[in-house]
Amino acid sequence: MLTISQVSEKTGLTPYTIRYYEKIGVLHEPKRSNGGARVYKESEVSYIQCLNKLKKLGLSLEEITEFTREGCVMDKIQQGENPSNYNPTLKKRIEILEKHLMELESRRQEIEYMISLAEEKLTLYQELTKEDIVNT
Amino acid sequence: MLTISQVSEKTGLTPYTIRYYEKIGVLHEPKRSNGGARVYKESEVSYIQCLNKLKKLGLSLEEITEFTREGCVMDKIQQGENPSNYNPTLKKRIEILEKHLMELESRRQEIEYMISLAEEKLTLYQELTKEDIVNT
DNA sequence: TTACAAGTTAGAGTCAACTGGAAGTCAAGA
DNA sequence: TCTTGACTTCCAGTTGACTCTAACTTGTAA
Repeated sequence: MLTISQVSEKTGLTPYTIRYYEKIGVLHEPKRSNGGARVYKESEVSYIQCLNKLKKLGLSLEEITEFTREGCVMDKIQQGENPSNYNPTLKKRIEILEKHLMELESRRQEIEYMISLAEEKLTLYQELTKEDIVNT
Repeated sequence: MLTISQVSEKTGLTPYTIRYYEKIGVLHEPKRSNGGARVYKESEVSYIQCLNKLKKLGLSLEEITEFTREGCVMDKIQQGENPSNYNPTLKKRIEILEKHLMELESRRQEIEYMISLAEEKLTLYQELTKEDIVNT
């Protein structure tokens, strides 16, 4: 069980930010100690680390919330609950997941393109200035 | 030659945003018509489209400015100017380019990771609910 | 029991990145 | 000439994502 500052240290988010994420619903409310302090499970840490990655990819907190919320049903299924309980919404959830997958794929393609541009530039620089660089 | 609203239409940025980018230095000042209206070349459009891609990848406008500015020397070299004119700064520029390349690579790896997570989820959903979906 | 570190809430402040309004200019067609 | 529409500048307002302050509480060690 971890305090907010331990989670802060492990994830790189400040306690301010962690409380803010809770407030806007990106993180759900954790258990509390008798004194009222937030107490986190290890799983919260990996959740936040995953969240950080999505943030780095340029997703907004709203998109991240949508993306990670899809895990809720998954968690329940993995915990042994009957998937047919969720049947009415499952199809929609799969559609959302597929949308995200396509979105990620297209971002990956854009990254590949940017990498190829940057590599091209780099090679040209290096070839054009090989001697200059050796001399500096 | 294009007006600001034509550029807006082609790039998906509003005229407000285009002027804002000019103001903060992300875009350089375009030529003006006799009446003082901004006039853009086609190349500006592809520049902005490239800029949009970098923005989608989560780079800040400051990072984008830094990234794209590296093209300036390249452009001059390609236009036939002697690269040794730029010699003192070339090494540093290559270092910056390499830094960006590594940054892009690491973002790509994170995306691959997120894609694999999403794919995993999707497969599980579909397997667990194959019949339910057929019946809806 | 007191001092202090680390937590709490509510709410204000900050910063990047737009977004919009006001008031004015300019060119082309009726 | 007048109107219309698209532009101009200047500047204030908004949104998303934090970040901090103030005032207070709790737990622990001296």
